[in-house]
Amino acid sequence: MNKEITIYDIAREAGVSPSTVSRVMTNRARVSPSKRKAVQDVIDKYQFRPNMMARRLSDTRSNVLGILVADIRNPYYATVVVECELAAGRRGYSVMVCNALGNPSLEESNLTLLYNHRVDAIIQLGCRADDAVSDPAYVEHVNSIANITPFISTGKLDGVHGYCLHIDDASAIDAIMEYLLSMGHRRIAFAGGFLSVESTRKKVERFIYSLGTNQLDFDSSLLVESEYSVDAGRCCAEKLLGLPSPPSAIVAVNDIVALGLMDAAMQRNIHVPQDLSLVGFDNTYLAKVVTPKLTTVDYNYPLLGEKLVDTALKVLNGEAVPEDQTITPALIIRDSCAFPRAK
Amino acid sequence: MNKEITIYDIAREAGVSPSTVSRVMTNRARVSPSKRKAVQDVIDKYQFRPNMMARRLSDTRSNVLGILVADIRNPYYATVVVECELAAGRRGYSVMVCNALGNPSLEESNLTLLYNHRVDAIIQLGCRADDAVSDPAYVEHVNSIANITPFISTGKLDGVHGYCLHIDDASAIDAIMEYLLSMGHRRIAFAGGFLSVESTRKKVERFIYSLGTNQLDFDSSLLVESEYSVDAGRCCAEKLLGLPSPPSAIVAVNDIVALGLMDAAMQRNIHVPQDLSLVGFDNTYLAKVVTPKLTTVDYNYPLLGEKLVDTALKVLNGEAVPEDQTITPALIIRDSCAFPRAK
DNA sequence: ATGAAAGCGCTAACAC
DNA sequence: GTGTTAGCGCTTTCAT
Repeated sequence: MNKEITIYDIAREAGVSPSTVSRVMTNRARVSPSKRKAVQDVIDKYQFRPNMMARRLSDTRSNVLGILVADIRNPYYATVVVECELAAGRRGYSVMVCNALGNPSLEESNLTLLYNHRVDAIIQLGCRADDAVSDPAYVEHVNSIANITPFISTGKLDGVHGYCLHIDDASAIDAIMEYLLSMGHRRIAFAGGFLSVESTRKKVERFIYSLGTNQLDFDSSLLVESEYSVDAGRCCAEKLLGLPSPPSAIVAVNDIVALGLMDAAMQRNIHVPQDLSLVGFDNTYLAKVVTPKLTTVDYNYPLLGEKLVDTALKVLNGEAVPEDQTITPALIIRDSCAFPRAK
Repeated sequence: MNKEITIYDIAREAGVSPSTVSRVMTNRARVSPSKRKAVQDVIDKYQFRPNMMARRLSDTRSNVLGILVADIRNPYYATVVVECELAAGRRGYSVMVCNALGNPSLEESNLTLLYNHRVDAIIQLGCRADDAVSDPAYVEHVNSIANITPFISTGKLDGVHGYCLHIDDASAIDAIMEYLLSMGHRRIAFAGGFLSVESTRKKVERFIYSLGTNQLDFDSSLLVESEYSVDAGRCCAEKLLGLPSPPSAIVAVNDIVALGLMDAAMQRNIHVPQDLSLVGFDNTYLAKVVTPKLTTVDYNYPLLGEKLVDTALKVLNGEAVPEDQTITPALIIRDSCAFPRAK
């Protein structure tokens, strides 16, 4: 391994002072064309690349955004992260991504890690930021960091001195219900997810409310909690489709669960959408993997990433930003819903 | 936003010198119990967390591994990245992940970025590291970095002064072919991927070779190139299943393409595995999303991540590591293959 | 416009 | 053991 070249090496060879080299690098001050060229030539010659560590140390900005994500293997999060990375890149920022992987201690240590690296802001996607009832110890930890580093999340996380991008899942539920009801569905189930997760609870609450506003019965057997996996979706299907009076439509907490439902239905020779209508959430690529293609809820990921990053950077720069903002999702109608069979 | 606390603040309040604080932080030298406690108390009081930037600057190690990945949204890469992150975490390292997203200039700039951040080593997964014929300009770029920072990749990338973890896809193809042939398949197709991608080319070459060693005809219409997407898989199915004499088994370049094949087959009322056997690659969670569950090739991701990180760290520490290592995949037999129908 | 010099926050070699 | 001191590589006043 070779020794690294520094600004001093460049300065010496170009016959200027280190500050001049710095000026050329940062482009933050005027330098005479001749010197600029001399310096640039040496930089090019050695392909010199300044040491970010040193740069950060002196200017106290890292130009790195930290992202703490529940699990990057989940296509939903993968998409959001990529959009954030893209949005960050457009503004000269890069990202450092850490996974929580459902492990609270990993989540804590990764949060600390991001802080230690002095990322300019932290974006948290899912994990405990999405717990329906926030863990006070975690909140305190976040707060101790959010006091110094801008903290943005999509979940609530009450008591945290941070910024939140709410996803208006309630309106998505409304759109789904309107769509399903307009087709004539009357027995509609909600499948998957845990009520301890805020985003899920919001969906379910709105779902129940919507049942009420539409004068439908509330049958608690049509509400089934589960993990967020394909297999969990299959389990939900077992329960729901085995009912004496099974639903004609199921709203799944996300696309993954919806896929499990669809697969299990097919195994029972129940056809989607003729015999059963299905709606997912997240509009991941999975929605287009299957036939029929899944009707699902889209969050406009590029915009979400943009807003997340934009908010982070605005807070960082001391610009005024509302503490709470809302993203409005849209129902993407594909092929997984149809009029219910006449009984 | 509050001002950050430094080691000096801690030292002053604890009544010791900054070095003593440093010593208790790093735990790299003996400190008297009394002072240690005094210092620790102040650290705890303020939840002091040392600035990594400064730390890196002085010890010239960043404890960060850079990962340049083709696209984190691809479940294969997501899995590898998570395993790397886990393996890194076990050794006190964290990771900084950048996506190339099929964009050569993004790939270059992200490579530079990782270097600029002085990550301790760079792991490249896919992207141009996997081009069958390496771009000389890119190679030169990588080399200028690999001279200073250990560079590990899973693809070849000829002319690069780095380390490589080869995945022995040839042996996987052998296993697949043996399995399929033992069931009695004689018309076997290979679907998806581009020959310009090294890993794909290796699979295809071995596939053809295997045809030869088993005295089967080589029918070029049974070889179809495509993207690596589900839709591409569907297109492959169109071509293959529309043939006058369609194959009884198809080996897909990865699980995603296999899913497209399966879906398209089902649409044509061709049953998998009764009418058509299917094999994928990567053993992503997608393999278990569908029914029948996909027979596919697994890479032992925990081991892969471990080896990648282990190699990176060994190179970093000047330990001897072979420049080329090989990972042996395993065929995971599930439900997507069966004996061919008698004609 | 340019150079000298003082940090940024930490670690480590060196004294004591 | 513990404090003092000198960097790590860069940016940024402050002079000139």
